[in-house]
Amino acid sequence: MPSDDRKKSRVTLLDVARHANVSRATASLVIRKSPLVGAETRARVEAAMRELGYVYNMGAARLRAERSHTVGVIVPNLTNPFFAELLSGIEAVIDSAGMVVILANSGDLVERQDMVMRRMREHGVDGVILCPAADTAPEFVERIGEWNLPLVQLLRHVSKDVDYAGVDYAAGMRQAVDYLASLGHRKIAFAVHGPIHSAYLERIEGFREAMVSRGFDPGMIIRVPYQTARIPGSAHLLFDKAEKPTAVICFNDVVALGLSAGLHDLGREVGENFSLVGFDDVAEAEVMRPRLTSVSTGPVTIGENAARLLLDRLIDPMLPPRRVVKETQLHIRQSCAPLAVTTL
Amino acid sequence: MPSDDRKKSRVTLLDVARHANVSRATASLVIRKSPLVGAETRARVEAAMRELGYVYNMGAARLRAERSHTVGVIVPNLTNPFFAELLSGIEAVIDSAGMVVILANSGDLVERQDMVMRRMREHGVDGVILCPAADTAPEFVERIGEWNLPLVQLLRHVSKDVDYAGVDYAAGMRQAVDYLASLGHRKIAFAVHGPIHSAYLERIEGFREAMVSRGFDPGMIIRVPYQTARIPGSAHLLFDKAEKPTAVICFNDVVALGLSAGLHDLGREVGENFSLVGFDDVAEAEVMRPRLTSVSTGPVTIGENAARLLLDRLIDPMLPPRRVVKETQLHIRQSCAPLAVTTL
DNA sequence: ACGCCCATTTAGATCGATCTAAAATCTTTT
DNA sequence: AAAAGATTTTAGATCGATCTAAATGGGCGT
Repeated sequence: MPSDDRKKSRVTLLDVARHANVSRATASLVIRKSPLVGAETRARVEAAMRELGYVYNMGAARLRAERSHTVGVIVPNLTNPFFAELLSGIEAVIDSAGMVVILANSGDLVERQDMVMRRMREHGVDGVILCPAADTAPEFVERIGEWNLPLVQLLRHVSKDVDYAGVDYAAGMRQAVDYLASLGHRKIAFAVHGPIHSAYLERIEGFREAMVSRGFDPGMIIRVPYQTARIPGSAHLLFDKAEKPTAVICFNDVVALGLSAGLHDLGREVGENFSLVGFDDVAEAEVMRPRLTSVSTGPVTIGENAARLLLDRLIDPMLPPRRVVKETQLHIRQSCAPLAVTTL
Repeated sequence: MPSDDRKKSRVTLLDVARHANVSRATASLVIRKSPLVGAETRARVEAAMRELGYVYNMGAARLRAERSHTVGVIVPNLTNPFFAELLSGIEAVIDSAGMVVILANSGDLVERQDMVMRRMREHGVDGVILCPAADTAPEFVERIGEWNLPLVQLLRHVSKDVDYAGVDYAAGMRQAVDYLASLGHRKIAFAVHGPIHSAYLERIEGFREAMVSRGFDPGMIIRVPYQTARIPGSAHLLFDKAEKPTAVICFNDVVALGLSAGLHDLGREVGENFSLVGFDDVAEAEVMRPRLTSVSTGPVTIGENAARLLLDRLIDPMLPPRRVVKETQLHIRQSCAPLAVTTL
C-alpha cells in the first residue's frame, strides 16, 4: 500500500466529466459556477469531483484564461514589524478575494527589485503591490503600466500616474508638532534614519512646514543609525549642537524605542524632563515605560487599502489613477510632559 | 499612442524562434540552458529574446513540466515580528533557488488551514512549509505526504514522519533555569500564553524537567493574556499564590516586554529585586531598559533551515524524514540579578 | 406534425511552454 | 567516398483547463 498508484497522474477535469457522464466542457462550467448547467447535472458533477478528490488546476486554467488569481507583493524589508503588519492586511483582503499573494523582498535595492519584478511577470501575476525601493526611477513604475500590469504603490510613491496607498505623513508630523507646541515646547528635534524615499521626504517636509508655520527653528534634524541596536548610543546627538531641544519627534517607533532607551542611559527622564513622540504606534508602544506617545499610522489598514485599490483596478484597468492616503492619529500616552515641568 | 498595440498579445517563444530562424524546440532549449544547442545558435536566440522583450511564461511551462517553481508558506500569524523574521529567512533561501513563495495566513485556525492548503494545491506549489495551526491532527500533515506534496513542518510538529525545522525549546528552557539557578534563584515562575501546540508543550516540559532535576518546584506556571496590551496588567498574577517567585522565565519576548512593564508598574525593579528572562531575543531586547536577558532562537536561521530542508526534499522526495532543531543561546544582559541582592 | 425558441450540453481549437523520437548536419574513421 | 558516430535541430504530441460556435432536446403554438 505504500507507493501504490504513484504512477497515476492527478485527477483531471476529464476524469470528473467521464465519471459524471458529461463532457469536459460541462464539468468546466460547473466549476466556474455558470448558471447554464442544470441543477441535476451540477449535483452529479459536484459529487464526482468529491468522490475522485479532484483538485482544480489553476495553472492550466490560467494558460487559457489569462488570469492567474495571483498578486505580487514586493517589500523592501521583511524584518521590520511594520511591514509584517502591512503584509497581514494585504494578505487578508487578497485572500478573501480568492487570490493568493506571491511575496518578494527587494532589500531596498533597485537591482534586486528589477529581478524580482521580472520573476513576478514570469509567474504571470495579475497585479503587483510595490513598496518601491529607495531611488526607484519613475520610469520603472511607469513601464510596468505599459506592460498592462496593474500596479499600486505602497507607502512610497515615485509616479503620480499610478495608484498609491499610503499615509498622510505631513499631517502626522503636524499633529506631533502641534501637540508638543501645546505643551509649550519650541525647540523640537526630528530624529530620522534609513534610506531616502518619498515617505522620508514627506515626513521631513511636514516637520519643516509645521515648525516654520509656528515660527520655530526647523533645523534640528539628526540622523541616527539604521541598525536598531546602535540607536540608543546615538542619543547624545540630540545635545551635540549649540541649540538643545526639549523634545524630539522620531521617524518611527524603532527610533523612538531606541532613543527612549538612550535618553534613559543619559540620565534623562522621558516624559518628565524630556519629551519624545514616536511614529507608527506599534504594539510595543503600550508595553514600554514610559508608555510611548506615538502618531498612529495603522499599517494593517494601509495594507488593506492597497489591496482593495489593486482589486478595483483588476476589475477596471481604465480607472484613472487614485491615491488613498490614510489619516494619522496621535495616540497620547506618557512620553511627553509640559515644558514648564522641564524647566522647573 | 495610448492604447496602440493593446490587442497584440504577449511575445511567445514561437515569436522568438521565428525571429531567430530556429524552431520552437530549439528556443526552448536555449531558455533552459541546455548544453545541446550550438554556441552561435544560442547567441542568436538570446539576441532575439532581448530584441522582442520576451518574458518567460512560467504558467505554460509548469503545465507541461509539472514544476511550478513555487513554494507555499503557511504561518499562523503575520503580525508577530517573530514570524516576519522567519519569513525573511525562508524567502531569502527560496528566492536564491530561483523560486517564489506564496504566502498564506492560517490565523491558527484549522478550518482556515484546510482552505489555504487547498488553495496551495490548486496553485500547484512544488512544496509547502507549514507552521501547523494549534490542534492540527497528525493525519492532516500525513495526508499531504500522500498527495506527494513535499512538506516541512515549521516550529511546531504534529507528525514524526515529516521533515521538521525548529528549535530545541527544552534546551533553551534549561539554559534559562540553569542561569537563574546559578544566581541563586530557586523559586522560578514560567509565564506562558497563546494557543497550545508542540512548541508550547516542549517549553513547558523543558521547564518542568529543568526545575525538578534541581529539586525546585516546577509548579509556578502562570498564563497571561494573549493580547499584547493586556500583558502588563497581568503581572500581579506572579504574586497571587502563596509561594512568591523571585524570578520569571517568559514564554517569548512579547510576554517579557509586557511583564517587564507590568513589574515596573508594581514597583519592582527588574534586574535588581526581581529577575526576568525572555525567549527569542528579538531586536527590541537591546533597546529596552533594563536590557533584556533572553534565550535567542534566531528566527531567520530557522526559516533558512526550513527552506533548505524543503529544497533538498524537492530534489529527492525519497529522503527519510529529517529534523533540524536549532540550538538556543542565552544572551545575558541586565534583567537578572543574584538572589543575594534580592533578599538584601 | 411542423417549426421555433429556450435551456442545456458538447466537440474541438486553443493558450505557451516541454518532451520524445526522429531527422538533419557535421566529424571522424575506414 | 561510404559508413559510423557525434552533435544539433526539429516536428508534433502533450499538459489541463477555457472558449467559441454549434448541436441537442423539450415545450409550445398553430
